[in-house]
Amino acid sequence: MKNEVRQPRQERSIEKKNKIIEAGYQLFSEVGYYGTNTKEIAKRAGVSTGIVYGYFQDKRDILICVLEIYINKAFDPFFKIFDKLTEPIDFDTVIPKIINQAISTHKNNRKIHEALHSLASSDEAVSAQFIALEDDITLKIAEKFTHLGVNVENAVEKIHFAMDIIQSFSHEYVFDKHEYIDYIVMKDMVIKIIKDLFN
Amino acid sequence: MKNEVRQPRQERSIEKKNKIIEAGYQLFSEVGYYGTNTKEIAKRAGVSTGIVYGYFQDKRDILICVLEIYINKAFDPFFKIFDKLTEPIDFDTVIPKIINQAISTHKNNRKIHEALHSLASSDEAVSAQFIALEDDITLKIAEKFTHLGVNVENAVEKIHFAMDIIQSFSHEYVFDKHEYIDYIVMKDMVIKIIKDLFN
Amino acid sequence: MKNEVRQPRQERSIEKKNKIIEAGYQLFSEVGYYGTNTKEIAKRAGVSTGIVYGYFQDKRDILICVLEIYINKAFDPFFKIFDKLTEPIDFDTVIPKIINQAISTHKNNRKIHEALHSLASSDEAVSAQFIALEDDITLKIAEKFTHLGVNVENAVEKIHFAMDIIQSFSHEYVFDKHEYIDYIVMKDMVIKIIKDLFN
Amino acid sequence: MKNEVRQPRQERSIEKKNKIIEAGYQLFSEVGYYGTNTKEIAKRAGVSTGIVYGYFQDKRDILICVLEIYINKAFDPFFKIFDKLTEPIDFDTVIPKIINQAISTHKNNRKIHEALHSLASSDEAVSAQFIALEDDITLKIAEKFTHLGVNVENAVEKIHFAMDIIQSFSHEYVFDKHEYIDYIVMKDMVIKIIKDLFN
DNA sequence: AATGAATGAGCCTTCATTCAT
DNA sequence: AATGAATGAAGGCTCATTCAT
Repeated sequence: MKNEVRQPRQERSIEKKNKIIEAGYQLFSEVGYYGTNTKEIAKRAGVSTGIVYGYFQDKRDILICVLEIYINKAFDPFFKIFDKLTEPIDFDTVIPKIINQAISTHKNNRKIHEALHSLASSDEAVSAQFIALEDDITLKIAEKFTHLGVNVENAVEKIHFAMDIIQSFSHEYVFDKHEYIDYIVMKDMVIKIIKDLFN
Repeated sequence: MKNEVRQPRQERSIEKKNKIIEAGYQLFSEVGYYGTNTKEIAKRAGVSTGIVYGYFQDKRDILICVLEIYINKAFDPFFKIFDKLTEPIDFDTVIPKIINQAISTHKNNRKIHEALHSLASSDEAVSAQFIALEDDITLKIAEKFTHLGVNVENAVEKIHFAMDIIQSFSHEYVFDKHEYIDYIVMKDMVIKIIKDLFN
Repeated sequence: MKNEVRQPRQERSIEKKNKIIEAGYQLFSEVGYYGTNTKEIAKRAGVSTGIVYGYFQDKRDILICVLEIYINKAFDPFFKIFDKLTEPIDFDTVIPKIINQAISTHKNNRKIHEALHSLASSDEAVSAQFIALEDDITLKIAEKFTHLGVNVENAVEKIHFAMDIIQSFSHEYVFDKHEYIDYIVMKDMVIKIIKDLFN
Repeated sequence: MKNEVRQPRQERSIEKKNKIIEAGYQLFSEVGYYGTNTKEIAKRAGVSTGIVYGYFQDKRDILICVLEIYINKAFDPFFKIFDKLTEPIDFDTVIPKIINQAISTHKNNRKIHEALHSLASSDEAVSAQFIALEDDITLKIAEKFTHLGVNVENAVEKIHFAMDIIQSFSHEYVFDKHEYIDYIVMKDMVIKIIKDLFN
């Protein structure tokens, strides 16, 4: 008899569930998934150990929820930018804007991003969510392009690729590991390449 | 009185150490670091649990060795390509070559690559090795450029960035997750961008 | 993030903690500290292995608690005797009384006494407790003397020495190993010597 | 088929056996019996792990030998003193001499003494050796008394008791734990008591 | 709905002892 | 006689999950 997980409807319950997610978010960020134990999550959430299993199937289930929250929180700014796009798209303005947003998102979510990504490899559901996110972004922009009458050959590939580059660069930029790199120069490089892609 | 780890000199011992590394390699690939236990490693290596600790300080130490072996094995083809470069560099040929190599490397090391990367976030030593590898590659190519009289502005940034792009693309290509993407087109895009970078 | 040890307040919890201590007491007595394993302690206490670590930091922590209980239990009769002392102290009565108590204490705590003492040499905290106990006894009696107006030169040294002798003798008496010794005679010897000490 | 332990006859073998005993002696002194492992003993003795089991049945067997050596080494000075006793016994001189010897023996063998004693409780053979030693000493002195025509009532008890006191005192004196005790005073006390015993 | 005590399988590691050479 | 690699049982401890209240 599989334990069914409570679907909290009352406000207080939802609040409690969110507290657990928040605690999970913090701890996964701080010490990773395997460095976190449920007792600690409960403690930080200010709830009992037992009740955690009232709201979540198991520890991994918390992770999945954290991931969802994280994705919403982290990628909302991008969707906001996309939504505001109007014809004609001013690539000179919007590309740096996106890159800057990507950098600050990376900065703000540095640890949790790593923790989640590190699980993507071993956990199908986690990686699926990341993939779905990429799909979402790519297709949303492509749609926008169509809608705004922007006509680019191989639009989907270009959009997706641009996204990859930005991600890759932001990651580097934030973790800033290589001292022999001038990241200002690199950033300009990224901007130029993406602009060229859409002209 | 820290237990010293045997430094195997005799062939049979080295062989046994390699067997353990190989077993670790396989298991880490299959079920990840945290999904693997030492008893299983020993079993698959065909040795006793105890002797594992004769060759390695602890479980993590096995990981570090697996990582080293992996890096050598996986990146050797690239260094071979770089070594063979002669003046004048024929970018039209060499870039596709490198990309193809990157793709096949990703294919061959798919699982372990992910397992190791997933630890990079939580383990300083692991991430340090990856960083060192990137440094190594970037600087080796930069050197080569100087040596061959190739004169590119911001060479280091470009090389590093090219590497990032290739990595990012190969990852996508192999995991091949997005059905709406035409990866042939995308590949040509990558090639073109990198070529433009160095002209 | 050190695991905190539960501070049991509820009766049932305290009972359980005591059961573990009792089990530890028994096992340490029977097979010594190193001959005892935590699983066995749990089993004898009728609890799970895990919960032992809910009440105690580690195996050694159980020992420390056992020691404390033991000390209280074993030495309480002596403190009772000291408390009842009134002026003028009737050494003829009280000294045999103390010696008899020492003998019966040794008898009752024979094995655990040895087990604990055997750890005193390797464990600072254990030996510290024994030392503190001796201090406590010596000083308490000295105080009593002052309070009762007993005037003895070098009181502290004499008290302490008397304690040593009694301990030494009781140990012998109980373990009763030497057949060529007439312990009745020896006991009278001890009594006489101590009496002489305080006259 | 019980492994028979080699009875080394050749000098080199005896030497090697002694080296192992010496190494055991040192390590048991430093970190106790349970803190010592056979590999370390072998290493410090400069021999292989395996050969230890050529000379000794098991780890405990090493302990027994160490104990024997220790006893011989530590108690020889006392036997020398006893042997030199001539009629009439000058108690005023010999008692302080013995006490001083006891103190210095305690000082020199401090750690190993504790390590060995700590095992006496859990190991029959070890405790038997200590008992035998006490028997030996007591009876030897008693014999000497008879031989020298010293006539003391309850000689055996007195001798044994004197030995106990001296042991107890020396132990205290060396470990010197209680700051409120004047050990010079205490020492004189011990001397006086023992002298009185034999007059 | 909530608590937190309790469970017990499982993990990493050690080490006395054996064995192939 | 000697080596030291190898064995594998056993131990201390953790932690996801369950359960009595």
